Amino acid sequence: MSLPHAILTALLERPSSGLELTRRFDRSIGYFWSATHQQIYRELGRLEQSGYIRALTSARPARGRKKEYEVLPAGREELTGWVSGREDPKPVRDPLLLRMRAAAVVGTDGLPDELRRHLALHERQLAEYTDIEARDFAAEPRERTEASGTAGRTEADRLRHLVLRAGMDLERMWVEWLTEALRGASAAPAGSDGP
Amino acid sequence: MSLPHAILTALLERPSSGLELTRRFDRSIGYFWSATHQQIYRELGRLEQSGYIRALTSARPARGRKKEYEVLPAGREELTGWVSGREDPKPVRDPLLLRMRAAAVVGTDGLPDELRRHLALHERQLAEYTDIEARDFAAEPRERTEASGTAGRTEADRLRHLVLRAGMDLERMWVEWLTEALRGASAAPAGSDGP
DNA sequence: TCTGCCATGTAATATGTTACATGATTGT
DNA sequence: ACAATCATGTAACATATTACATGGCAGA
Repeated sequence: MSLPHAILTALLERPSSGLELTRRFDRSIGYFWSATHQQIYRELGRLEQSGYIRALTSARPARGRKKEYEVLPAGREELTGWVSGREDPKPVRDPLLLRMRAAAVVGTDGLPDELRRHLALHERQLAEYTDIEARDFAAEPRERTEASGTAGRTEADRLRHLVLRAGMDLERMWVEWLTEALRGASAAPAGSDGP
Repeated sequence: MSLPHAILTALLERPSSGLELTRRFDRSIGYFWSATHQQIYRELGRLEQSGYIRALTSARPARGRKKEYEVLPAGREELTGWVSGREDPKPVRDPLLLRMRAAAVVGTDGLPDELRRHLALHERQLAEYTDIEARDFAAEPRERTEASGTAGRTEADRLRHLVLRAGMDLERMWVEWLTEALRGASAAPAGSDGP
C-alpha cells in the first residue's frame, strides 16, 4: 500500500498533473519507488474518490485536458499516520541472486557477461547519485548556523540526504559484490557443473 | 517471471511436494526469493501443464494426498536459458525510504522508534546469515586442493556462498545506514517540519 | 470420535505491466 | 491539412496477497 502514499508525498512537495507526476517518478521519487503512468492515473482517481486529493484547474473533465491535483487535509493526515506506523522490511527478492543459485545447479554459461553488465549499470547509477549529492547537498550538514534558514528546512534536508545516501550505499554494495563475484568467475568462465 | 525458475531450481536441488517447497521458500530460497504456498501450488500446476515438471507418486489426484514433483529435461533447458539471458536490475522500491521522504514533508513523528525496530530486525537477520555461513561454508575457499571433491562441486559451493554473502552485505548496509540515520534523529526526536 | 496437523487447493482482492485508444495543442 | 507531441485514459493480462475451504492421517 505504498503507491498512494508516494503520490501524496509528491503532491505535497508540489501540486502536479498526472504526467508531471509520471516524470517525477522517473527521476527523484523513482529512485526508490517506481511507477508507470497507468498506475499513477488509476491511483489519482482513487485518491480523489477517497477525498484525499482534489483536482484544480477547470470543471471540464475533458480527455486531453491537463488536470492538476492538490492534497486535502484528510490526505495529509493519512500520510502522517502512515509515516509513524509499522511496516516490516520486505524480504529480499532479487532475480540475479536467484540466477546465481540456479547456475550452481545448471552451470554458469553466460553468467559472467551478465555480471559485468550489471556491474556497469550499478556503477553508472552510483555516479548519477554522486552528481546529485554534489549538486543538492554540497556541504556537509553544518551544525545549523544562523545562516541556514529555519530549523525545519535543515531537518527535511537531512532526511532527503539520508534517502539519497541509502541509494548510494546500495549501489556501492552491488558494485563491490559484483566485483568480488567476477574475481572468481574469470578463472572458470564457462559452465562447469560436471557431467 | 522469476517464480517458475525459482521453483525449477528448488526441484532440481531436490524433488519435493508443494508443502516441502513452501517450507524451503521460508528458509534458504526464501532469503532471496519469497513466495506463499498459494503461489507455489498455482505455479506447480502451470509448470506441469507446460511439460517442465512431472508429478511422481501415485496416479490418484486426491486432494489431501502428497504429490512430489521432479524436473523434466525441458524444464532444465528452460532454466539454463534463463540463467544465461539478460535481465536488468529492477529499480529500488523501498517503503521505508519512501516514508523518510514523506517525513521530510509531514514531520518525523514516530519514525525514530520505527528505525530502531528495523535496525534490530536487520541485525537479527545478519546474525542468522553469519550462523549459516559458519555452518555451511566454514573454511575459506581453499584453492581447490585434491581433497575437495570434484571441481564442479567446488564451483557450485562458491556460487552459493556468493549468494549468501550478498544477503549479508545487504543486511550490513542497512544496519550501518540505520545507525547513521538514528545518530542524527536522537537530537530531534519529534516532528519538526515547522509551520 | 474428536482434535490437531499435514497437505492441497479455491476465491477474492490488490498491485503491477503491456498494449492500445483518444483528445488537445503546437509547429510546418 | 498534417505530423509530432502532450496529456489522459481503457483494457487485458500477469503477479502477489489474504482469507478461506477441503480432505487425509495420526494419536488421545
